[in-house]
Amino acid sequence: MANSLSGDSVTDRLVRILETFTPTRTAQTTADIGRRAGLPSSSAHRIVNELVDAGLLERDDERRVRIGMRLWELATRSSHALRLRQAALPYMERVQQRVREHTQLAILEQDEALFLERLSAPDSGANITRVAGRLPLHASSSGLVLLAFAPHDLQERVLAGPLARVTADTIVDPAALRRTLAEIRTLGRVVAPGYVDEVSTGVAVPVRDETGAVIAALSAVLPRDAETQFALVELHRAARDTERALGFRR
Amino acid sequence: MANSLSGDSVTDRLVRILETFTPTRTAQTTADIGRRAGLPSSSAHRIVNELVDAGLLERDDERRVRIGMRLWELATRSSHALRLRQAALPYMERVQQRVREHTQLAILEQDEALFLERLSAPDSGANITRVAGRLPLHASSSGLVLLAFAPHDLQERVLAGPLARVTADTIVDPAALRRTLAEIRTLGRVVAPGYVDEVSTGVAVPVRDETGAVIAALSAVLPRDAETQFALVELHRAARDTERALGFRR
DNA sequence: CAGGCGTTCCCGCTGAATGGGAGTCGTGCC
DNA sequence: GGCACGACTCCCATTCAGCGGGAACGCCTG
Repeated sequence: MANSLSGDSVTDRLVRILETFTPTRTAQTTADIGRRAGLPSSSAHRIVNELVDAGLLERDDERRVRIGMRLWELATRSSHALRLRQAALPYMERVQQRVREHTQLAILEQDEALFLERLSAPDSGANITRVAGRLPLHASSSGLVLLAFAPHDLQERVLAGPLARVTADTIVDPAALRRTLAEIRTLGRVVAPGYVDEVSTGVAVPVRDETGAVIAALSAVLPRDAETQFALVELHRAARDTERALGFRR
Repeated sequence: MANSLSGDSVTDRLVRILETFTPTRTAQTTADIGRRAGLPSSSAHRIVNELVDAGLLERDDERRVRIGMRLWELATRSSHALRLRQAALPYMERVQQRVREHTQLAILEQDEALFLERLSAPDSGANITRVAGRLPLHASSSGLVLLAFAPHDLQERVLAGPLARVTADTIVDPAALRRTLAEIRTLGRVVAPGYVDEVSTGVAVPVRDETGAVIAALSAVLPRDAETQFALVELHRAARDTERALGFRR
């Protein structure tokens, strides 16, 4: 930028500003945004005002800034993930109806499991995932499925890197993780008791495209001691129906 | 911009680029984007590459450009609409389960009804709405509810402006529309047979905040000749439960 | 093999973006 | 009441990042 001390492009700045918003910090003052994005106050105000004019950001009653509906609309409309989500949603609903526990859809995104959708009955149990939230690949049932069928270099990178311990039951031993991944490839499903949350068991199955590549994971979060077979059967059926709805025939 | 012939700001350009993506055009070449956004080829390529680097856009296998997951994630995470959507989703699922037809959630956005969510059973009938899609206020059941409780100036603007005829049954007479809106305010619901689509009847109810202001509409799309009472009862119940889930007590 | 198209690279020009600073408004504390 | 602080707006001289025309490359297709 002309005169920019930070040496970043306009795009970088916009992204930095957008990234000051997090799932728990959805409204902030312009000055806050500037501080968090590392921008001088006057620059922050100028850019935020531009973004508000463009509709990407919005001001609420107290003049605090939020992400604008326009941005949500643009993103949701056109995202390639939307097609997957819309294809899967009816079948996720069926799973949700029968299993009556949290039902979720995740994809692989930058070495983490990104949750595209979550359905919950009013009376479902605890669940820390949220839509557009992320969980580590090795510490969630969805993540394990995605990892098991991911490219080799990614698998090795995760196996080599530090494996964060989320609960006492999270797999943190690379050898054990390697065995688990092999088992997932063989059985086509995973049961993950207490990996994310002590009181829950995650179960997940892969969704594949026509070449057999895994493009997503469908999962359910059951009470820790629940029977898993029924949920797995329903998830498998939903995965197959989703694949068919996407036009994949194998 | 330095040297810009079009006299627009960087932000404007970014928005123009993002807006070249539509629900039906989700992947395009960079040159296409440039043409549609009215940018010189070299500028378009430069900016698109920046956006790709920043993760707001993505390239697919054929080097075509798509909206990036990063953008979806940022938008979904932080949108104020997310709270409403997540609060309503469990109750929408219940409606969907019992009524077994399309169930949708819409808000008022720039003089149109913007659909935040749609649930459909695998066997539901036709429905032209889509998530993040829009419909005119006067020509959809959700829109009519939103319009009936909207600020007066908006109502008058819509009543004054041209009322597009979507089907033969769409209300295009201002006086008739005024009567319909009054009836919606009295009854707290609307039945819209064939306004959007000849073969369907939309039914919708308002969702209110604690001040009584209408913040959204819950609706269902039934076959044209279906009985509407049951769906309306379920929608009303879902609306009340959503309000309670949002912490509104009235 | 020529022509069209998407894309990348190059480069001199220049005016838009930059950010420091001063000023305004509102709020909360002493 | 007065003082301090923070959010925000306005102003303006400086300057370099963005700009876009054009050339060149590679890949189709007819």
